[in-house]
Amino acid sequence: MSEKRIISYSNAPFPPPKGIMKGLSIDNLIFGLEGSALKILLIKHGEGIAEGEWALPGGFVNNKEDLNDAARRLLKELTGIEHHYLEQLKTFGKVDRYPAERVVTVAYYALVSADNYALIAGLNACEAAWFNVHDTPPLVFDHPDIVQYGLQFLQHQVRHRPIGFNLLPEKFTLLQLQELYEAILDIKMDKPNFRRKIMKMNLLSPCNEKQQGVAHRAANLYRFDKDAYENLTEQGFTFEV
Amino acid sequence: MSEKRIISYSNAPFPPPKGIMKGLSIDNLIFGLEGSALKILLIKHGEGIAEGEWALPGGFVNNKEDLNDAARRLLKELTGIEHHYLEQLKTFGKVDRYPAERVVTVAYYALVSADNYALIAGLNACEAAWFNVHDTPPLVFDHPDIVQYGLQFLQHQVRHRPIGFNLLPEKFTLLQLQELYEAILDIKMDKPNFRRKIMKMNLLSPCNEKQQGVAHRAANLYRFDKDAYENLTEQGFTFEV
DNA sequence: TCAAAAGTGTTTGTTATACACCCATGT
DNA sequence: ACATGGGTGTATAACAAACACTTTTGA
Repeated sequence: MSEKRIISYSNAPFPPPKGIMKGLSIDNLIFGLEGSALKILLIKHGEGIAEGEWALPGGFVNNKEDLNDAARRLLKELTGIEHHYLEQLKTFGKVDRYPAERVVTVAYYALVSADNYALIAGLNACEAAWFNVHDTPPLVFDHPDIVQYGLQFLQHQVRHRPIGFNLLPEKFTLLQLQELYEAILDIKMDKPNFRRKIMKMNLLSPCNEKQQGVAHRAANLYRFDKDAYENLTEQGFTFEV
Repeated sequence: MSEKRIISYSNAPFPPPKGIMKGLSIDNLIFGLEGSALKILLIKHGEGIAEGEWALPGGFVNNKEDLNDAARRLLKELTGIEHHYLEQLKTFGKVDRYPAERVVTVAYYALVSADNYALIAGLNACEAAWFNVHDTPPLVFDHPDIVQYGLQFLQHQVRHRPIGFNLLPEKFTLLQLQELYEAILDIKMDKPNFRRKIMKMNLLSPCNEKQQGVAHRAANLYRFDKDAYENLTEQGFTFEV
């Protein structure tokens, strides 16, 4: 309990104790997929100035801790999710974005395969849950801005870099991939052309396995071939969907 | 002189006085074009812990000042350049990036038409000058990382958004534009094809003027039509070079 | 008249789009 | 048998790349 008070940000004493950076926080925007619906991960504060309210999982940075490490640590402590790499999204620095005192926040984002993780609310979070990205409860501070910015960023990124694969299970079908793009970009795509475009990139390796228990012809399963992508990238290939 | 001491970061007292955020700074990466060479703007510290060394123009943030405003203010105070919009690049947060104490820095960038500005070294800067982006003097702290990241970011951005025009004078020729792309991307391009690609976008409006005083056929001058770009963008157009 | 850059035309191969079609499987 | 999605083929149009060519101008 006393450790909670030190690390979580919704109830950090002002000024924070030695060892914690003042005026700088981190917030994580975690995208996941449930079925073919795009979700984000939120926590409900169990105590502190934002008690009872939903927020992005975030908090303060230790004095001797790299920003990237802090993002990873906070995500794990608050939700139980251990993700090796969070990418920086943007820093939000309006004067009055945080009540009580000036706090600038660095937003990070990641895409995870939602079903791979059991959520475990930790620290000052009394609940952690996935919400449809277009249908969240009211959020604290400027977190709605962060979500909106992050969604636009994701929509742009997903067309230019093969990040979408992180949202799917390791083995997936081409239709799952297509539905992922349709969910993120909110558009319809042509099935034959989508298949061809993806396959021509040589980024998927066949698992030589088929779907199980579906009421139609079983689709081939593929996995994303990261090595192939890195090789191609070195040769000047750029991913485009 | 006493005001210099308060605002500049190379010699800010530790801890900084009330009214200045602790542990958070801003650094600006300003690209410019001289002839067809890509340059960046550096200042030489005249005092403080980095005295005599070259650095990106940056400093600390006031407590009641938005991050974006701080970036603009610092650029003007240190170099005399007044630029209305700086875009956020990335936040650099390694533990030991700054000597003496923990400071996280938010890097901003902008592209300016170099000849439009007279440089005036201000605050703790005793000199401000343009340097070829591939041939800078040694830089303080992690500023080389920021420059490298920024250059890669620019090379990517310039292909997907019409930001390159900011580096040129208001009226420019198609060859100037092509040389700009060649300088930033470090490649050669085909003149006829480049012309056609650009003209087909309908983003340039002719000035109905020609170059003056050149020892060859005078080229038409164009200006970038921002309104046209915004209209097209709304209709789903995406800039690609 | 020559150099230097402006600017046009044409050929060729590649890629995107639309959509018709057949295949496999569980109910 | 039929619904459902898996998966293939193909015609057309748009586009990119390469490069030969003509035009204009000052020195």
